[in-house]
Amino acid sequence: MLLEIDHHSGVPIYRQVIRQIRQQIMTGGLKHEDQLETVRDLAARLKVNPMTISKAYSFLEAEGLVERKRGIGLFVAKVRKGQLNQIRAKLLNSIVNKAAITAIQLGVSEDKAIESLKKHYKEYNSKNRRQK
Amino acid sequence: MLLEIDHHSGVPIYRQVIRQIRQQIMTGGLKHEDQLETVRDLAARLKVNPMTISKAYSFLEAEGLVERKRGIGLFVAKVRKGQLNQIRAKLLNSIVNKAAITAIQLGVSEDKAIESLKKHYKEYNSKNRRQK
DNA sequence: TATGGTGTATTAAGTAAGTAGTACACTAAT
DNA sequence: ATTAGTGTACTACTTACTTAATACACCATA
Repeated sequence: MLLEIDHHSGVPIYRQVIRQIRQQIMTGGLKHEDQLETVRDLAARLKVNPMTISKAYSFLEAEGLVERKRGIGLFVAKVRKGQLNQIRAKLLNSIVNKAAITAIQLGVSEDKAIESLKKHYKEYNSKNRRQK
Repeated sequence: MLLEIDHHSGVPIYRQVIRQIRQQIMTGGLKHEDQLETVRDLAARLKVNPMTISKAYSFLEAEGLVERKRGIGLFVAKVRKGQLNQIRAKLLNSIVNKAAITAIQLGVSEDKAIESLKKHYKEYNSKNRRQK
């Protein structure tokens, strides 16, 4: 599995791991019962402590995205589409809420905020096209 | 000036101060050359250390929103409308960017993201109406 | 030039978060 | 039972952030 860690970004390693694995699950790159890379393997590959990986996996488990089987390994949980959408909505909600509050406090109109959001989507898409 | 601090929110005091004063300036509640409350006064009123307030003011100065006159006091800076919009755009940009990246990584479509943003604006507006 | 009001530099204490080390617990298969 | 593979509990180190204490620097004015 492709996983890129930026040690100099200031973003905690375990959060980078969470985000990237979550994305894989959310977008179908990882599917039910796929086994995740071993704690030790991933730790060795990223050159971090196993506990850092274990911590990331713990959060993913708390979100209901993975299931741990002690002594065996870690697997993508069976998540119904409805649950997946619920998780997605929850995560989306918290970050959009933050953005909305900030925008409102800055005196930014709804239209301007939407415009900004569209701009960022567009930027992402054009970046992606270039990469491919 | 109305300033509310929540000591139990986990949000650092100086950030709460920054955000609220910034909002006042951005939305016209505080205008050019208005004098801000004294470091010591505000500190006493909020029952925090003067340095905490000074720190908040430092950030506002770095944003170009206030000017410090040592020995005299602290005043709202002369900000042209263009500059104000620039500052607003910068702040808005950073938070919306974060939200957009999260949304994209979750596999959320642009339309869905916009819908969510609209919902939050609506929620804020209805809350506000009730308050008044 | 003394004074009282302003903001601030420096230092330190307290806290929380992130990471790592080590030893342990669980499972399957031999 | 033993072994080799898995994840984890506990502990401690480091770092960054937040806040506070103290002493200092600046300015207007009498």
